[in-house]
Amino acid sequence: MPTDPSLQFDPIAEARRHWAEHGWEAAAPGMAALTSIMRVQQILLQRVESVLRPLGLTFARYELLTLLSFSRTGSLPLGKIGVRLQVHAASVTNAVDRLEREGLVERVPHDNDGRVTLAQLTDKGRALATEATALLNEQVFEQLGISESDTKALYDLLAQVRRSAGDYA
Amino acid sequence: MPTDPSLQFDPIAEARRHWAEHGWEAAAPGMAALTSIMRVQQILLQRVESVLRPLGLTFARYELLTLLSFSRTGSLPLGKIGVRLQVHAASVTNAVDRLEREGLVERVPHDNDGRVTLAQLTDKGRALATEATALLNEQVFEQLGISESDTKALYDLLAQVRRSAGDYA
DNA sequence: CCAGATTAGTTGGACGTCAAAGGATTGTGA
DNA sequence: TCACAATCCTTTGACGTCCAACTAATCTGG
Repeated sequence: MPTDPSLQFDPIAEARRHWAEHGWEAAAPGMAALTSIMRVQQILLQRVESVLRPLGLTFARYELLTLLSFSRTGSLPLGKIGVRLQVHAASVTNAVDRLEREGLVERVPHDNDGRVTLAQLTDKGRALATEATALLNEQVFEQLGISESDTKALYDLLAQVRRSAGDYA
Repeated sequence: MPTDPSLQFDPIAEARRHWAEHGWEAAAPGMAALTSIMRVQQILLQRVESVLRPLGLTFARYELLTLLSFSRTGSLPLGKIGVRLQVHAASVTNAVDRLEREGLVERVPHDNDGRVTLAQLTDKGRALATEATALLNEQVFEQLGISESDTKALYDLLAQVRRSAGDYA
């Protein structure tokens, strides 16, 4: 999956070299790791979205659809969706708006609590989520470009970062 | 650096469990690693931007400023900035617009090539870049939440992903 | 029992990113 | 030399994210 071949060297290694030259050795590894995460996130997001684009989905909307498909009733309060996906409530409103326009989700009022709105997966939404997952599994998740053991090691290291950031209890 | 304590479990581990239940074992590690990268990117970006916000900077603009500060003349063609930062040319135009409005950078025409515009760091821009780096070093880069050896291991794994994606030659 | 606090969701604004299209300048091949 | 191609940058539009402010509904304590 080669992207742009314009770069004849690693810009992050270059930055780390600059950090060392300025006497910032203590910060250099963290700077390089953080910058790498930003870049890899960008690479993987683009790969995911190129797969989802033909389906009319984005990664954010795919995640929401998938989350609903894993819930018992195929519906969740918008607030809970935000907590689970760890995005701002306004982002949930935005995503549900678009999914609703496409007929993939419906907004349903909560029975007992008038403040709550549920996002309810439609049949069309469920079918699309299934299709999207199949494509992502074979074209992205199984093709990260590193071995399975490295993939697991990467996951573990990232879990440590999330853990230390208080990402979950 | 605890964020929102609302989550009593790890949503990514939960998703991986769902993948296994559906018989998608081959894709589960990749899915979990990719989702972790998305989440950690979000965590770290927020941490960086909370440090830069008081300075009136965003990470994108900080990166541009820093790149210029490491160049010999304190100036680079906009196109080269995009290649080095690995972002779209339109993003560079946007960032330079804002930096120019703040007096941190100036647009200068190229001597020999009428198509090229250079972004030239101002004294104010250079001073701000220095200040921002000092803050980021001590408040973010030296505090990723994992050990230095783990930080380096993380960097190496991410470099493999970048490499296999054809990120540089 | 009702005023004040809390919670849920929406809206509007600021930013960043990319894609696509367009204008200007430079390079090139017949 | 000159029309066509390539390069550089900008503009516009679609998305996603966050923050801050606002409305509506529910809860709570005196």
